[in-house]
Amino acid sequence: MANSSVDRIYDRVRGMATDFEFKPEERINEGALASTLGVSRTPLREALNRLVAEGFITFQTGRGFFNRSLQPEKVLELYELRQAIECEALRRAIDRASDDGIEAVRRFLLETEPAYSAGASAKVLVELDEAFHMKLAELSRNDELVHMLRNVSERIRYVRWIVMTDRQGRTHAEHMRILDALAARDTDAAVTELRNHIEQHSEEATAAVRIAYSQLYVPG
Amino acid sequence: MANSSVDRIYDRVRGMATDFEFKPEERINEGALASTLGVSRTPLREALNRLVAEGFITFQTGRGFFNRSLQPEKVLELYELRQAIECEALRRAIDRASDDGIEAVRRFLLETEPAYSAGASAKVLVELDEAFHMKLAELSRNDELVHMLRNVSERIRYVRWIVMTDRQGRTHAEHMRILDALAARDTDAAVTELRNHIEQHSEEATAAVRIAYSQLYVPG
DNA sequence: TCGGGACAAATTGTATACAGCTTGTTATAC
DNA sequence: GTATAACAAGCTGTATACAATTTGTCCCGA
Repeated sequence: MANSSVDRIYDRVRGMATDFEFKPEERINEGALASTLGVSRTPLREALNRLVAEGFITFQTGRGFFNRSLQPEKVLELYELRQAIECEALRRAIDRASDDGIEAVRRFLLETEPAYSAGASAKVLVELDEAFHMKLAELSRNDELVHMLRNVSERIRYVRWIVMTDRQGRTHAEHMRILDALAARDTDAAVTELRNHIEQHSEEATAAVRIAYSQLYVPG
Repeated sequence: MANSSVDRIYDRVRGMATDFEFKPEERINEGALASTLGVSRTPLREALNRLVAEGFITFQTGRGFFNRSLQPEKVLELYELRQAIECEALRRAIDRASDDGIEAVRRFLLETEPAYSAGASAKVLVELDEAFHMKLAELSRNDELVHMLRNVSERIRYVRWIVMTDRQGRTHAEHMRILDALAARDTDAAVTELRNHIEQHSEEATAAVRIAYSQLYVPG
């Protein structure tokens, strides 16, 4: 009763687009994908239309659906959007987060610290990284900001996997500094820390895009 | 060749949702709407799925599509999202906008000033207000920010119509101050002005929601 | 008067069919 | 060898049909 075909298909295809199982700008064949997923084209197209509106894929009338591009400029735009959302969420969190809420995030950071120093896989580290940033955003108690951040995070996740390979060490310490400033209710310090944190990622992202391409187009 | 049914339907229904031609949380009858628009349910549902993903309407499996709610908390969330996007765009504009680009926006403000003092209709004033904020955002040269702002603007447009009824005078002067700070490349001043500008709107928005309800549910 | 079933009507969910474009290929002229 | 035209195959766009679910109504019993 809970979820229809469209919902299942939507999740599935969103995952495929996120992971670039379709190559950048690759055309998506509706018929083939529908039979792979074991459904007809009708619910598939409904799911694809949602994904278009969310920026995961694109659409051209008469030509169909295509996976989104992976150009450095586009990735940088998304990092800037991320900065916009996260910094605003942090400002609101400083006014609205309870001390308990902040401490819960601190516990999460402390519990996951071992993974960072033990050199877990990039996929795991991105998962933890994303989780921290989502928890931080949730302290804003603004569902629109949270929803938007989730969208942006997924769209840059592939690049983040590559960026994260280099920077396990720093990430955790920076997260802790942001949280300390939040706990001290110091808006300027917190926002500045967060802004720089994301800025650094975004600078590394351009280089990461090149690597992303080579990974996507290497056989095997 | 350019636009298919889905595109036309999409624009049309988005407009209806924006203007609350469907009441808040009203169920949308697919069959009835399809025949009103002169199409079948298939392309209509594709358009509706896009609108769900963009936050104009909601969807419940097995029950169908509903217009979004118009609760004060939701409206405030959107104003905060708007603040996030516009302030970030302004920061980027300070780095990237050309003097010519800024002057073009100034000309727009000067040309439209008469409408503000002559007491044009709220609809016209909101149009000008939105246009200014979009032009400002475009100076960021970040399509994601621009796209996001367009989405948020439409979702709060109905409330803005009501807010604008009260504040014709102030708006124009505030716009000019923001632009002056941008032209002087003064990040802190510009962002502070813009932040306050939107903050004031958002405070008036809560009251506006009440009026919005009364307008929507009054006969005739 | 208030629930609770049972049935009927309406509505949504998805598959299928086919028309209309687009794309890819082959043949022909230069 | 290149360009162009015509054709064929494949794919997308939309209507329609019907199954499955939900919603509304009526009736009965407490």
